[in-house]
Amino acid sequence: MTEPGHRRAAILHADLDAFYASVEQRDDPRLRGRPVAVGGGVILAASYEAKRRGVRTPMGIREARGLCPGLIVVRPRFEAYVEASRAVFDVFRETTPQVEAVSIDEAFLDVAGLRHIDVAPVEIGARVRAQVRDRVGLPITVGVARTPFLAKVASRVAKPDGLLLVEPDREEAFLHPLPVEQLWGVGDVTARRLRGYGLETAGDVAQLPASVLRGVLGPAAGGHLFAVVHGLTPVRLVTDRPRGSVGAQRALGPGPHEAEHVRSALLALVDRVCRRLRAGNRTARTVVLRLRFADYTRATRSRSLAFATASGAELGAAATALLDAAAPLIAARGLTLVGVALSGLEPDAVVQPALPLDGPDPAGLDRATDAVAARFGSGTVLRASMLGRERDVLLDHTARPGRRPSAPGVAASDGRGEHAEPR
DNA sequence: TCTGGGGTCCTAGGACCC
DNA sequence: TCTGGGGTCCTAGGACCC
Repeated sequence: MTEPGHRRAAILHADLDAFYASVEQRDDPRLRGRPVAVGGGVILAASYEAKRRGVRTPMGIREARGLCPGLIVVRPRFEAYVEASRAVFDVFRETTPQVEAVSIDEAFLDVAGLRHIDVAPVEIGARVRAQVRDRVGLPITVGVARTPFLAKVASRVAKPDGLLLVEPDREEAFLHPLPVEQLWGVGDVTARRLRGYGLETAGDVAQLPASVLRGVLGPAAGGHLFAVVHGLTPVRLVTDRPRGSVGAQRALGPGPHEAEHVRSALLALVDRVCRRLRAGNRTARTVVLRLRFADYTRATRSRSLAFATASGAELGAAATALLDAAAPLIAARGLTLVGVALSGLEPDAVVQPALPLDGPDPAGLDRATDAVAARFGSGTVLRASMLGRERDVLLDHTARPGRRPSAPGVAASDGRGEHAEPR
């Protein structure tokens, strides 16, 4: 049973053009029509006037000026970009409830459900462009196709300020002439590898069996590229993907840097990330230390905690311990960037500290639960487990009188809960 | 190419478990 | 005695995206 919609081009990929630079040109008329770059140390975004002269991101500003004399470089104003993004996403969500955000300046829209209003998806794409231009004052390109991947490639080809429909029966004709690096997911390394085999275009790649591609690029990347060149990528959007990690990093400039300075920079980053964690009602279980060195090599060090937490003290201690352990590496290569990422994110209802009890008696359990309630609030649900002679035994779920989950179904423990450790 | 800051996903080896 | 097999977690690195 095939539904007509399955062969219909009803996915839009909407992508703001030169986003940061366009916001600057919108807000300062003197910048319009002129080559503009947004950046601090490096170029974060370049207007099309600048792109035409070869300015790219992330290029150093000196190099960019060399390519484009008269380049106007302005400092980023992130609040303005967040605000503009919010207004653009309002337009998206008024168009369809099926919106998958890709980044601050692009999203997929599934308009298949809007068939009954009898407007072609490409018309809806044109409306989105007009509304973003009229209401937010920014140029945006829209690709329309049967799958998100094809819509994404379509908008790439249509940029800037364009609209491109890829009809389902024209997919191969559209895709196969494209150079491999135009395909979303094919970066420098993969493109070079493919060209090493004489594969220049998507059509060249489509000549190969899946097994060969998997052998060359690995099972996942090879399988993905095979799907890509044969139009077999997923049709549906993923509209509610939870965040997998949060992080922050800071370039330190050329060194050497004092250990104490690096340490406090790291703790400041941890503090910032923990604040975001708590603002999102999340906790993290894995701390990743990111380092970059004077020779631009990189290293990561990570540690998983026994329990997820949003405590800056606990995560900061783990991060600095990783930093201490990496001291020889830092001494050898010279540190130029330090960062931290937190992963293993969980809803913060699943906060799981280990509290030792005085003994396996109810009074000890009461004291422990009171301590947890004092720290995490009276809405906390507790789970107690005890160490038996040979293994952990889950003894009891304890929901104390008057204590209710703040959000039923969310405030649940997952089995690694309170450990009541008898002496 | 003298390089920012925020992410995602995959790979691969070793530990550990049944 | 030429050593099964599958699953999950942890750690480190790498490719890629905007």
